[in-house]
Amino acid sequence: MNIPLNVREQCSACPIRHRAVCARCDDEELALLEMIKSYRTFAAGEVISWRGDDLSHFSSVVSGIASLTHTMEDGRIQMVGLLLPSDFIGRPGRTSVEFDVTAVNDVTLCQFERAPFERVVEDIPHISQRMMEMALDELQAAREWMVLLGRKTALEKIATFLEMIVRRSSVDGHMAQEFTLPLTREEIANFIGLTIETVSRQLSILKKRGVITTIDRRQFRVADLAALHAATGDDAPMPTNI
Amino acid sequence: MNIPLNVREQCSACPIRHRAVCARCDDEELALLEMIKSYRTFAAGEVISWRGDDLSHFSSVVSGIASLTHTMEDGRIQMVGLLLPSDFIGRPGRTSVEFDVTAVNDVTLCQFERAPFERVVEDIPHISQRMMEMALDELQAAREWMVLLGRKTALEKIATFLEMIVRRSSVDGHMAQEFTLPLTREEIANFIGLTIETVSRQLSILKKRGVITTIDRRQFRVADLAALHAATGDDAPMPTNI
DNA sequence: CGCCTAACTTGACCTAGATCAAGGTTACGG
DNA sequence: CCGTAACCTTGATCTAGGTCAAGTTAGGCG
Repeated sequence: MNIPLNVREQCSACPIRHRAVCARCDDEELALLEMIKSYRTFAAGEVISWRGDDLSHFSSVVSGIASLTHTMEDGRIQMVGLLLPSDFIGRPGRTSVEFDVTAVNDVTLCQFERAPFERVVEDIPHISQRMMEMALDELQAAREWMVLLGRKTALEKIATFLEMIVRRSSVDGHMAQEFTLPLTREEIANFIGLTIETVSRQLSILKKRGVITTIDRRQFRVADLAALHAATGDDAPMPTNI
Repeated sequence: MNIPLNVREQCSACPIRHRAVCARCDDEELALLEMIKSYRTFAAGEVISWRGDDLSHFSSVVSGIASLTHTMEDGRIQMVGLLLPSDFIGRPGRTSVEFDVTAVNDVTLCQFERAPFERVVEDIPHISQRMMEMALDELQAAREWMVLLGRKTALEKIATFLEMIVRRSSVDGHMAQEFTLPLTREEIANFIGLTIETVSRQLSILKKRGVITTIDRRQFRVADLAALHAATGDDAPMPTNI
């Protein structure tokens, strides 16, 4: 997705205006942010920053999807976050990055240099209030993923993942009938703590059972939403977020 | 641990004064908090709140340890957080609790009623700034646990868990030689996504290899810190926190 | 002081998911 | 339009960790 040029200057026209760190800011506060922001794009697959890198900028994802991953010495990879538009990268007060950040598809970031942004966090309470909310939402999501990683079966993991994608593709509460996976099988495997082969097999099982049908490799149709939910192992529809 | 009576009135003498949500507050702000706070204690094993309960209070752990867990319909349990003194319970803006909170040992909480505390979050930027920091620290810790749950072997899980306990029992950077497990084998199993039998077996392996030696069931001595670290599967000493 | 129960350990066996291996499919550059 | 590489699927086999079962240990209390 290309961001029209005017957005590069005007926060008021920004697509993430009402969900990002600036959500609670008034026009005056927005003007301050506008002075210290800049845009940067990354192509699909490009690494945005490596674990241990100096944290020179904080950023908000404006468009595209980025992943947060940890790679172990022997190559095992675990994804620990999926950053969607409005999500924030960086931790005020820290000087280095804790995980590898990679562009899953083409990504546009709205960046702030570290020192000026840390001053803004001190000066504009609306920023830290919003960042607190966002961090607590992500924490909630991370904890739900801990349940998935620690205790769910392979089938439950895939079903939970699919249900999350379906919920996210839904508009105003109406569950989407079709959805597109934003990740490759390998990325899905790294997200839910499985191998690529197991991901593939469990998807086949859901197809065979008539829970989902295939449109193409990345696109599916939900044939039986109740069965999908039943397969997640969750007792009630999951709350929002990742 | 009993809290001396004077602490119940005076924040300035509180043991978590400089790490809790109030850490950045000045005397004046502290006075505001003092007006709306109250203390409550829970005995070991007591449930502090159930998932889905109305969130009537926010609280800080003053002493003791509480656990955050999720129980699936069929009884599988995953621990998703361990709350130590200064840790915060609750999410401003939400009206219900997301996980079961249980006292692991005797716990004292410093509680704030919901509405007054939410007003304080709006009025005192130092609170939201500190809560943002704390939430981001916990998020970091949760993501490291996601790596453990998704990709580590049973032995790596135990070693990582023990190293975390050792690091926490350490004073001013000097690694402790002895440590006490704050959790039962079952609680450890629920924390790291294993069964109680596997936890027991892996501990025995570490003993057999001479990495740790037994004092009693809950107390151990680290015989070979380097070997313990090598067994974690981590390449560099983990950062702080959980 | 001995019984009881909760907490833990150890062994034997089993299975979900990993690993190894062999294709099949699709997209893209030339 | 073809060749190549990335991506995905499916099958055969293996194994880490789960499950089932039988003790052992150590407080707590009548």
